[in-house]
Amino acid sequence: MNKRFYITTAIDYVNGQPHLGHAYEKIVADVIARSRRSLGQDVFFLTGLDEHGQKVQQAAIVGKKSPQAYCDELAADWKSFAKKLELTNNDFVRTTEPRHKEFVQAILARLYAAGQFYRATYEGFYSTKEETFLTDKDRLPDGSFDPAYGEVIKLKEDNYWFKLRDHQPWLIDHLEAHPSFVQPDYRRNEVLGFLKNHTLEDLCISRPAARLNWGIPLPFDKDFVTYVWFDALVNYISIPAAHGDPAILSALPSSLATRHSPLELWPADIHVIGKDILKFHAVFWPIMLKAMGLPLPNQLLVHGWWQKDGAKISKSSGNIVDPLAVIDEWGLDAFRFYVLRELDIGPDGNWTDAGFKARYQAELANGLGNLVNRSLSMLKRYRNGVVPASHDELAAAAGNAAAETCALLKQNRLQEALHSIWSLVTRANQYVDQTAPFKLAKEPAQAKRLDQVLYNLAETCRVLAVLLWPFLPGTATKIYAQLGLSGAPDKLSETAWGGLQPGRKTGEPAPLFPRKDNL
RNA sequence: CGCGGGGUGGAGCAGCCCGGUAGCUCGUCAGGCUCAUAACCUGAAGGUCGCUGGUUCAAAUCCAGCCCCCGCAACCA
Repeated sequence: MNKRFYITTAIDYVNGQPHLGHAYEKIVADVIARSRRSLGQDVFFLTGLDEHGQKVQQAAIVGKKSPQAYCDELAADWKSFAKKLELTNNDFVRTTEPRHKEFVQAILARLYAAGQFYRATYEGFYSTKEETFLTDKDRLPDGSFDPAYGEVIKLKEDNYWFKLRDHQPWLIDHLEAHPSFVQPDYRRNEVLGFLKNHTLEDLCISRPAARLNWGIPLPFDKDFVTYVWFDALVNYISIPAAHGDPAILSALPSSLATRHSPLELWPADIHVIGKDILKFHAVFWPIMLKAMGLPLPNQLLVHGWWQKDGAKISKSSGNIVDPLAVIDEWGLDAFRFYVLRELDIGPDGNWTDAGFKARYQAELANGLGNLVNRSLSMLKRYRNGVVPASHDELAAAAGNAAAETCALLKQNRLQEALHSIWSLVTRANQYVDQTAPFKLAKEPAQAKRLDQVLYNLAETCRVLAVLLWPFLPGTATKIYAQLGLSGAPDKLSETAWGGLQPGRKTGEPAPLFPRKDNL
């Protein structure tokens, strides 16, 4: 039994419908998951939903539903969204599931027994309208609180706290000793800067059940429920535990059921997260894990945010991108391609409809699509679609592109991998021009040369399909079908030159990305 | 002095960590080709790399200071 490559996304808060940012993060994780599988690794890809908390409770009341019913409805939407994106997640966690809740309680009980939590009274200004404590930072310049907070009262409340302070030194050491723990580097520097310049405050992990009851009750004090940290973050290990992961079950008490064929998952290889939740994952989460006696994840891969037309994406101003609408109009692969090609993992990006169309037209339709179409059309026209004898004129170019793409995929450098793949597209288009098979076809004496050229083009298309699979699974499969190959091009080892068997009959060529000139 | 990101040919970006002919896509112009989705290929024009100073034989790249833009509070990744 081998440890799997374990990759997660952040779990999304079920408070509304999925948008571009959610889609982006899931696609990034999916491409990495598919890449690793294609490279031959066993992968476990987890995504899911965070369903507890005040906003869900309130929304349910407004909708006159039980919180669980409210969550169930939205969860159905989010699951169908994952399907729409053709995510290859192996499981889908919902924090309201018994398998998660039971695990959270087991952890809380264990840590409480180990003296990691203490109860203390907190007194401060509280907005009943927003149901949150306010600090001096929330004050307006004149010292008052914004009217948006409504009535602000002084409130005294007991809660449970998790001790963070003692952990600061080793966490700094860990970050310094493991440069790849937080990527990109500038995000790691941000965390280090924060840790070195601030003293960590202990973390409030509970809410009184009287104020918030839509949560997981503390096993040692039924008057409280857990607050976000020990609920949402724990999904990363509760699900492995549910799959019988020995690394977790050996460190934590396991009255939990064990599976017959347990999976080895923890520690996670990559947590894909947005820059907004970096602190929670780079500071709170490692400390929580350490307290539980579990190893830390290998890497936090931190992506940026999307803007649209240079401005913040905002529902209230209507400046939004609806992923479902884009996918319905342009196809899933065009959507996946644009977000990965346009934006590297890390910086903020800018969605523009014009940019989307430009990339669709130039890179997908005119570049990749046209190459495949012209190559297979000539093979059909001149050789009746029968693959000629093998030849290796483009083998080196394809081999280089494949080697480079594989190396980049192993480093999660998805945007650069696409660059590398497209360099082969460009090379093949140049090749058509240089060898001019359409001229060779007019000269019977050149029949053998024409065979060679046609083989090189068809075989390059096949290699491209394999390279593209993690990014554009639908397109890659279509290329395979047009080549007359069945199955999915989902093994990067098959980029080896010469995979296309001479004598085989190809399928029907058809445009992969129809041009849309009227748009 | 809060934190962070950014300012590179008309547009959008890469390069900056590890100094040494400024690269990519789109757009423009001029050729070529006709297999293909009016697609493809070749070439050209166009940049004092935000400003100032410093280090250096050499700076977009390192250092210091300054200017400008955008996030960090809210529906949100």
